[in-house]
Amino acid sequence: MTDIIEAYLKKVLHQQEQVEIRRSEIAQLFDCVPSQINYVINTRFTIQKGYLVESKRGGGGYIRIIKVQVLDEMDMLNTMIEIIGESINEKDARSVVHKLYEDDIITKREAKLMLVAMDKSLYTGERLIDNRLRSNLLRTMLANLKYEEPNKRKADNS
Amino acid sequence: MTDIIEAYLKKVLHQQEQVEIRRSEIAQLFDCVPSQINYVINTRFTIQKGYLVESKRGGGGYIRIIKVQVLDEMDMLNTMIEIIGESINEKDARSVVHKLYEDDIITKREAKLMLVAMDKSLYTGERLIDNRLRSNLLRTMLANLKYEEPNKRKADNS
DNA sequence: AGTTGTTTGACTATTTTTGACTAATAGTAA
DNA sequence: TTACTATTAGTCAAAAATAGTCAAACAACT
Repeated sequence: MTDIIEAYLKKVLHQQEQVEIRRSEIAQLFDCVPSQINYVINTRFTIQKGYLVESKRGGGGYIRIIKVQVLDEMDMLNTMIEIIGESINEKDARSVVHKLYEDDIITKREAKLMLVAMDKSLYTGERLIDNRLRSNLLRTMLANLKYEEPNKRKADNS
Repeated sequence: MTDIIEAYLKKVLHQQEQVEIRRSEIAQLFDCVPSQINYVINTRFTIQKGYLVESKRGGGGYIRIIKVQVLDEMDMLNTMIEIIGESINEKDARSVVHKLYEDDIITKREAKLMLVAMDKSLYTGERLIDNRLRSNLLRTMLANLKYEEPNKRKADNS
């Protein structure tokens, strides 16, 4: 079942760079429970596999799957993410950001933004907790630089 | 429905700087209850998204939506810093970042980085504390953007 | 038997829609 | 002025319409 739904969605994504579905409709179409759709998405349309997923609940709710393009900088960023690990102090975090700037992976402004977020004054004061939070934040930031969404029109109210 | 009414109003606002409606008329036009209009306005035309709303009850009553005008980037950043204030929740913070992106003050990558830092999972879980930390971080980030041009990489001397 | 991946459904969370009730303003009559 | 009425808009909470989570049951392989 999972494979069938996956194939269906990928077929659509082969022609379009994004699909928008109503969870209950797809579940009905394939005669399965709605949460099966979540399973398919969680196992087959991860960011590692090059997909971004957005959704909204409530009236007019939807699930949108977007195919993204993985960038050249991915290897470097993955390496950095590994280096960061589960925990990192402010000084090491600053080094990581500087390194990325030196290697032309990020712009000066991006570096500044990241450095602001690495600053210890932002955190709780508990060193161990802070180092974990900082690592989390920095790694998530880097992960977000690994891919790029297809051209989306801005200032478009549709 | 909400999306449709939002799109309608934005379409008008695309051509004019402000729009004035009679609540009951719009409700009739879209065949919905009048309070739906309030919902649209409260969720889609907030100050964080760059709109001001004025209204008057009674005979000749109206609702007026005004697109906030700012002069330049510096002005916009300062305005946003003011709007953020001492405390801001995740949703409003997202609106601010989105607005800056839409108005070409920040790049998509910068927006992504900022959004990561606005995510509530990063914080302590204490709403009041988190909103203060978030405001601090976001305002500091914006303040830093006032003095650096975007898209400058290290080896880029342009 | 143990491990891994899938299916299911009860429960939760979020967003929108609806309508009853409230508040404000303008007009008019006293 | 004051009081009353008509005409707007605002608020709030319940109901409806979605999607998400999680763990138990099931299945398919070692």
